[in-house]
Amino acid sequence: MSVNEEKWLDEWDKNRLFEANVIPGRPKFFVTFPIPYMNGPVHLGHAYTLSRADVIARYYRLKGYNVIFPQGWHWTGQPIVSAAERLAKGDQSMVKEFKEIDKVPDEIIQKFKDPVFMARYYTERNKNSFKRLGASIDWRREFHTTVDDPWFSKFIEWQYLTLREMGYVKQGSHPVVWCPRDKSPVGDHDRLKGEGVYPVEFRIVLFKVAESEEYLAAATLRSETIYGTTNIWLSPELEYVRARVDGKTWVVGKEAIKKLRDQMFSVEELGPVDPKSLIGKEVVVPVINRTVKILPATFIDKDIGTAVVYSVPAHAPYDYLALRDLQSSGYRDALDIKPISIIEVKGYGEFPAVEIVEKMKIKSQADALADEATKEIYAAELREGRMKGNCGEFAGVSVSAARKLVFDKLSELGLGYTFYELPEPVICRCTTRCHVKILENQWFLKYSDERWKELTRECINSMKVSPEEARRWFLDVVDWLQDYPCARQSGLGTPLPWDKDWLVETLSDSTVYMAFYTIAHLIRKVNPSSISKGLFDYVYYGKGNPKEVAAATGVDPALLEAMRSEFLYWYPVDVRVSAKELVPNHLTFFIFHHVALFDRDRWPRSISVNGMLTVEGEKMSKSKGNVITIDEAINIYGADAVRVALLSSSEYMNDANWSSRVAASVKERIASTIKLAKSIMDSAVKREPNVYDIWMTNRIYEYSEKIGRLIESYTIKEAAVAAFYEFGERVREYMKMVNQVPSKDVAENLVNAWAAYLAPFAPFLAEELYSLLKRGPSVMLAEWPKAGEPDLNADLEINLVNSLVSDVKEVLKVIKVRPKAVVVYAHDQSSSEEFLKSTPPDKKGRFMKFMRELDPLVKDRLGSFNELEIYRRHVEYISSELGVPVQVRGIGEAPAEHLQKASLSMPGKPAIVVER
RNA sequence: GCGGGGGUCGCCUAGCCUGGUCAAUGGCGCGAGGCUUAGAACCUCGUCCCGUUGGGGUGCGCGGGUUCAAAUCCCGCCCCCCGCACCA
Repeated sequence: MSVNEEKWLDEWDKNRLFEANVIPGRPKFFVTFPIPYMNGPVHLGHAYTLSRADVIARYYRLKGYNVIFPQGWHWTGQPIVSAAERLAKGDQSMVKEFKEIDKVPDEIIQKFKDPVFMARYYTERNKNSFKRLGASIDWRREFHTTVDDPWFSKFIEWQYLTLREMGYVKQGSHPVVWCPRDKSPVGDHDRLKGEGVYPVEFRIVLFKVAESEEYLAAATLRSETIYGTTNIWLSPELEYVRARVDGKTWVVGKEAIKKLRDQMFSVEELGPVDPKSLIGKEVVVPVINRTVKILPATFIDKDIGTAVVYSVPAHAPYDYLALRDLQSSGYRDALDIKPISIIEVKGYGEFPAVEIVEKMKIKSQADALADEATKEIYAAELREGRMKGNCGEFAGVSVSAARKLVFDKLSELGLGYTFYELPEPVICRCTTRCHVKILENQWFLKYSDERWKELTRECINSMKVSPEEARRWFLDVVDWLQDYPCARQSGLGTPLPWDKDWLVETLSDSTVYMAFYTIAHLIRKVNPSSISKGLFDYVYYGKGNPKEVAAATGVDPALLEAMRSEFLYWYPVDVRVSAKELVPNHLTFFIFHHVALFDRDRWPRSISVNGMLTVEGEKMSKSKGNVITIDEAINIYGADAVRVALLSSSEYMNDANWSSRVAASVKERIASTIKLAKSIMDSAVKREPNVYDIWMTNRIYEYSEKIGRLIESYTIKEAAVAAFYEFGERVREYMKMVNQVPSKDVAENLVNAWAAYLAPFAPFLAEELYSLLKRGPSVMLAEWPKAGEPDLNADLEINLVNSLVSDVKEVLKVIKVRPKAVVVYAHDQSSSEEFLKSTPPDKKGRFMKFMRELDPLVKDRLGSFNELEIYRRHVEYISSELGVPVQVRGIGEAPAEHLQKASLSMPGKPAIVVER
């Protein structure tokens, strides 16, 4: 027995169930899922988060809300263009990837040389996947980003013009990891080596060569250490050059020239310098004006800094090692040099670098351990170091503060410059070594703006964030977020309206598009070229005179009003559902832009964050070849099974896992659920409700409340388990209790409730169940079953009976004999009361202990019911559960041979005698 | 390094905020039985150890502590995962 999902998809379409229209006075609920990037087929990771969003959308529909769940597609950015370019160049690995992983037909792949074609192809295909998964989306409001959707582009223009007016956009420069061959920034994923390596601020310090107008330009991370300078290092084996920089003549390593140029230094190269001609000469240490000698060292790397290093042997292991090497070789100029201690740090004596070199037994400057020693000393001194008394005005200042203060001083003297460097080598995919370039005239969003941050924090603090831990994460992100470059010069996108060379980049054109959804289907009626900023100002802000706006734009005034009322009705977003990877970027930007552009009553109401998805316990990736597309999974298991397998896998920000075994078992359970529901309907009889029927009705109340509460708190996994597994268990228990003959009323209520509970999670299965009732075309038009006041007497009875059954089972398990019969001795009401009034001393201890663990429902009512009668009423069910004939007797009815056991009976805990 | 999340009975997962009702939730797997010509599926029961009467022992990363009582609270330690920006 399986579900014909296609049929239900058609049915939903036909009834236009998910089209969201303004209904004044009716409460609305706005659900969103981030627009996915269209460079490939959507996979199970998308399915997981999308399903969570759909659960919320479907649930609120059943709760009577007017739900809007729109969806768009992301085309903005570089990757689609890059893939198209690689394809155009005939890259066969690319062809293979499209063919084998994405399963794109050959004739289509040929057309992928056009990036827009590629995006369009995936958009169509992925839309179909979302539909098949059962996402309850209003497709009339669909859009995609970039100028290919000019209406959307106009919206982005409005957004950025507005942000700029507000002063949230500015122009500036920024260091990036740069490939000199490709002439472009090199992101993490474009690197052969050096993932996670980013520009670090170095300082260049100029040391004037004595009796000359030249300066040696040394690069350092630790400007505060100039106080401890004992000499300068140059490598006799490297090439150096002389260059005119900022009005002075610098000597630097040859490799440094292009780096300086890319960092906006004006550099005029004057010619090579033989380092040997400099070694032995003296230079002046700035600030302290001491002269020190230039000495040779071999540890210098031509690709780091300027290949000029100033030496602080007291605090830098390499410097100490190079000095020791020279001294032990008897190098004359080095013999008199002694380390100068300038930093005091806990755990170390006067010369931390000397200490650690000796402790780690580092042999020479060529020893690999020197790196480790360096890191340790740097970290310890930065964290806890203080400048000593010999550091002039900085004596007593912490190292971390002194670092900046000393640099400021150098800078004032014209002897200090900022210079960016990569702390580790980065190699571009094209095999070229990268360095740092400062990109000029970039456009930034001023996320560093403290007022903006404060508004954003206010929004985060006032919205619902699930799980709670995510809120702290958001607040941390807001704290460290700096200005963010919001435009790029390549890829797809929308040009900045005032500077058409720049395209608004992906994370920046996807922040408030939810407001566009509200009007997306209406604005298509307007000629995009006539859309002005004024139109959006009116729709979103009510700014201006509608007649004038309409006339200026050539828009039908009624249409303009319709857009305005759509926005007013639907906004704000009630929930945004996303995986946690978007917390530090997209989701935070989403909040930033909302607080900038909209009033408080239009700020997002909630965010639900979930973990990532692994496949069979492994991270999903193309290189591992374990990416499963939504279509592939649906083809094997069906949409419901895919949804439930994903949804029931994990909660909070824990990663969810896709397991094909789980999916297969869910698929089977779906089939058995239909079978069970059918047999319930078929075998139901009209009758006055018995205690089992009442118990089942209580369960319906219980699960209506429980599942609803869980979904409303976005605890979707627990809700899914309750709806899909637990409630089914309760139904099975009920069917056992009524010996497979349910009451007709209960059967209908139960199937109706079950269909509703399942509708958010397994919508197709839910339709199958609901159709058994013949009440209407779709469960989505039904109501969430109301939770009523449960009849606790029924629960009390069933709980007592079940606990008796499990006690007897335990006894039978222990004694390991096949019993002929079981006799139960129970208290009636008066003997219970008697027992509670004056508990026999010999039983008191046992009774107190037992009471502590007792079901509170039973405990609270102990003595107020006739237990004996209850067991008697259910003797048939008890017998059949145990598979043994059972007799229930009062405590006074025990024959002599049972007396001893029977006397153990306590209220709530009858005595059990096994006859063999 | 900074920030976030986490380590639970074969595996995955719940519980932890608000200590006792927790040998601890649910699923998977496994075992037994039913059904079946057989198998798959399905249904029932079982699944830490000991126990011939509903009990006891051990136990929730490691080590301490608080408490009548700790998976849950406090302190220290170890380990794993994720993010750290010009990129979707």
